[in-house]
Amino acid sequence: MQQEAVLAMLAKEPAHAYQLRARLDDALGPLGEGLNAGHVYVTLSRLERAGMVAVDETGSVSARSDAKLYSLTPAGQERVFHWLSELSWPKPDLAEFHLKLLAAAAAGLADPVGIVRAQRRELLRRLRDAQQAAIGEPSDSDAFLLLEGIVLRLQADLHWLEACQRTWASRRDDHRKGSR
Amino acid sequence: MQQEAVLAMLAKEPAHAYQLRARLDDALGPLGEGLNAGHVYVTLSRLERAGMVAVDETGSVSARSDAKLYSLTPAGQERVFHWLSELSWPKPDLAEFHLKLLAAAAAGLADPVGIVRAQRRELLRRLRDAQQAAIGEPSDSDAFLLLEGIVLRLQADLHWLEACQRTWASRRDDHRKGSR
DNA sequence: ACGGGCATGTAACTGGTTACATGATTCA
DNA sequence: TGAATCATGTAACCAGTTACATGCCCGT
Repeated sequence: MQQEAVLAMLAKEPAHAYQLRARLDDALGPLGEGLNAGHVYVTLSRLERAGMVAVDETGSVSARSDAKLYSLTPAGQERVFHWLSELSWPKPDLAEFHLKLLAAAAAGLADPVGIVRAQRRELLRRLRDAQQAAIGEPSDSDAFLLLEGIVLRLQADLHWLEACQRTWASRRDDHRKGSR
Repeated sequence: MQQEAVLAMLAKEPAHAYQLRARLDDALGPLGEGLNAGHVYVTLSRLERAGMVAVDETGSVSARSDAKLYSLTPAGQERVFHWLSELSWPKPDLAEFHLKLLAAAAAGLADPVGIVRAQRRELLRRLRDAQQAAIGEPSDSDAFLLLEGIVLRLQADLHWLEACQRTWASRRDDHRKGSR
């Protein structure tokens, strides 16, 4: 996915690596915090090897002497175009949490309902933080839009956790009743 | 994450690789469709190298001769326990779609509002499928619970897409008005 | 006995991540 | 000049994924 992101930043016009890095992490804003300095270069070199980008040899005297100007090859444009038109969507990754509950119940290491409640408290905290952060943003900004998405997701997940709690609590009760 | 999953399946009791595979994909049910036959073995061998699991040498005459019985080492138990108690939660991956819209708008390759609408139709379709699938499941089953989570997420994402549509549509209008 | 299926295992590729080396630019 | 900063690049690691090889087991 990050490869597509770098390519997309190149779609408008050729650029140097540090420009791409700058565009990326102000396009991502608050979300792009966990990115390492070097990672753009790694990605670019791999994209070059794959024939998606090419270097317009460093003719410009401006900037530093060894600066490379990257641009999209036709194959790269093709890939960006394809990326823009595809309808993929990250599949909800509820599996991990679900496995956690199953494992806890099966191995008797922890109480599933307790895990659900702890997780619920955590998400409530994050929800508060996100809503708090949204207050400071103009309501038509990118940052606000992203935060809105995060809030909606967190609310949905919280509703799901309530459903989990109900289900697992009733399972526990059934089990107690059955074993008594 | 998958390493934790395999470890978790071992938490209850030692098992052979194929048992783990079986437990895993009926624990994941409909979600665990995209898993390759060999991937459990790769994971197990890496976990062994990392000292998380050990093989209780194949003493049992039952099953096949070369069957290895895997069990958790103390380090492995520790890791499972830690996994159960951590409050991580998959961070919403809205960044990709957001970048898509930005790139489309910046490079003039496609209409952001059009992309949003296409995506919205796609998610509506998936929502219908998920709801359809939920009908056939008993309401206290794992499968139902997972599907409920998926539905809630999709609904939240759809609301977010509506917000995206509003924002980008008004941006487009502003831009037209400004350039006229 | 033979053939297909399946459990098992291995090797290789990819992509993300991080740590580090290098050299240029800037400023005290 | 010398130190600090930063763009740039490289090398290595790790986890996930897939393709494939092997050999056991069972049914015909």
